[in-house]
Amino acid sequence: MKFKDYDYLLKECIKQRALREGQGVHAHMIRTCYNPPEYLRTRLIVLYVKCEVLGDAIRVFDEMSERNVVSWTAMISGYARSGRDSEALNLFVRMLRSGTDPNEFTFATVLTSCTGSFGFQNGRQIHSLLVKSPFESHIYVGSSLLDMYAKASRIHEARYIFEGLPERDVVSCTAIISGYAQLGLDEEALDVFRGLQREGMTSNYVTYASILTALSGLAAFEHGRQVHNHVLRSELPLYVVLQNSLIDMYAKCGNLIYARRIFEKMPERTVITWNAMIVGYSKHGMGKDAVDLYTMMREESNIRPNSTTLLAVLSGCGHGGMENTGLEIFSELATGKDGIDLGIEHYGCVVDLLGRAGQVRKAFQFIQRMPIKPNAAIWGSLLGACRVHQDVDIGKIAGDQLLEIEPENAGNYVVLSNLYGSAGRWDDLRRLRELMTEKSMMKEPGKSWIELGQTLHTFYASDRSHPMKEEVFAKLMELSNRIKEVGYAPDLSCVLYDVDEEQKEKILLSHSEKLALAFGMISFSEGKPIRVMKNLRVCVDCHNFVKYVSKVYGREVLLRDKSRFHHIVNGTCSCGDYW
DNA sequence: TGTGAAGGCA
Repeated sequence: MKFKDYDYLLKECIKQRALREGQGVHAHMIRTCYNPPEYLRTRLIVLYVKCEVLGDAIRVFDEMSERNVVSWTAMISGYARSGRDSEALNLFVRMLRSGTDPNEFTFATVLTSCTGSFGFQNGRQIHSLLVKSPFESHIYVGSSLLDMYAKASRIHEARYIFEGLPERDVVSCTAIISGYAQLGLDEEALDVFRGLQREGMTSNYVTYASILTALSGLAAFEHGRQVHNHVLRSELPLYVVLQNSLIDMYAKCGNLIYARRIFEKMPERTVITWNAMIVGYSKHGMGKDAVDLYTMMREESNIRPNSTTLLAVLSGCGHGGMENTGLEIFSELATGKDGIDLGIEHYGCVVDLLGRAGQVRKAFQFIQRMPIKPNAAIWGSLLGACRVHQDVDIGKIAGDQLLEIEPENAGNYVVLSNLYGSAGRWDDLRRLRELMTEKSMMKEPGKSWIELGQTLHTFYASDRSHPMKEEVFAKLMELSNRIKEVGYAPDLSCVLYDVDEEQKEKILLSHSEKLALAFGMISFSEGKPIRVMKNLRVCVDCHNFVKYVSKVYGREVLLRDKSRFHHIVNGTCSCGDYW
């Protein structure tokens, strides 16, 4: 056989990812050629990298006396694909030292290994090399570069690179969409996606997976369903990643039936598939379904639960009032036979579990016995339990610990003041207020939104910018007056500002979730459930307000806040007033 | 050669 024949055969093997055949060609070549040329060795490296047998690639690479840019690049790509980022970077440095100039392929590849805060420093240095090279405006290099900045949370730099690209294609658009989505900048992600569609670009499965992440964040059910339709029409194969994002999207948009339907139809599932579905049930307080699915996963699939699965199922037990089952699952795992390391998050779930069940003292004792030092989340969880179950003594301990660890977190002050307020501890409450004023605390601004057709209507507290503000406020007054007749009383302890009562009631009434609810009451025909989303946890007064409205007006409300879904029907909420 | 899904508590 001639070199040309080997070259042809190896090319075919690479194309078809045919590892066995490629190894056969390799063996034959060793037997018959004394010193195969550089380009054949390079083909072998590419083959082994693509077939994910890194060891073989390294062996061929190490045996080469002279290396061209393609062999260096292929080897860097091998390390990068296996997540061995620092080795990829080291190899890049060796390449520069050897005097071989990187090309656009090398830059696009090596930048993928520059993620995380450590990698970002390297990425910036590589960027400065790029500026001196002719490849800065190459489209593949550009997408890699913007992705690197986005993953380091430098979204403005990422956007700047995106804007500066000489042309855009589906990958560079996807990279910026995914960058926004991962940082929770969901509306910006949606904006770019719409632009991509306007320009008639064809999305691929990664684009869909990325935009679905953003739509999950927005809980934009109509948008999500439309993207699903696009996916179906595009006749893409059933990529697991894409199916997983669809499950997650439907679950986070409050439609577990659709989510489960996709789950059932999947020919192949990963641990992420199971987790997404279990998390869906947990967020809706459907503990039994979460546990059933967890059991099914262990008994009927060959996929092993990981630490996320446990968080999801423990949280499901907590939100679903199944503390005993949760504790059993926890102690089963604490034996370590599943090979899952228990982190502080898991201990946090147990504290939450006990706290929700009203076992505040037991939760406190559990914290004292934990092998890990409790963090703010643990104390916060205990404090939340104390607020609901009116345990001021333990609540004070938890609150003091919390304010010591996180003195800048306004949310902590809110919960503690709720507790003092409802227990009539006015002295403690006043002291807390003074502390807050002293620190001039700012709460993260509350924001609620509601989807009407293809538009998202967003409301901020005391917002008067919405085009329908007059109607919204009028409706709000009507709702408020009507439910007051049947017993609703504004819970003024939800207002932390030191103002008079009338002012407090005004502030309460202009909370963003109430505005969104009023807008929904105007916009949706009777009998249609109203879905409201909020960026923070729903406040006690708003929760109560919605319950009254649901009863008096016979409206079903689905309220998704930062932590879970509240399904409110006829005056009762699926959270059992504990969230 | 570039873009990729899940996660407790607050």
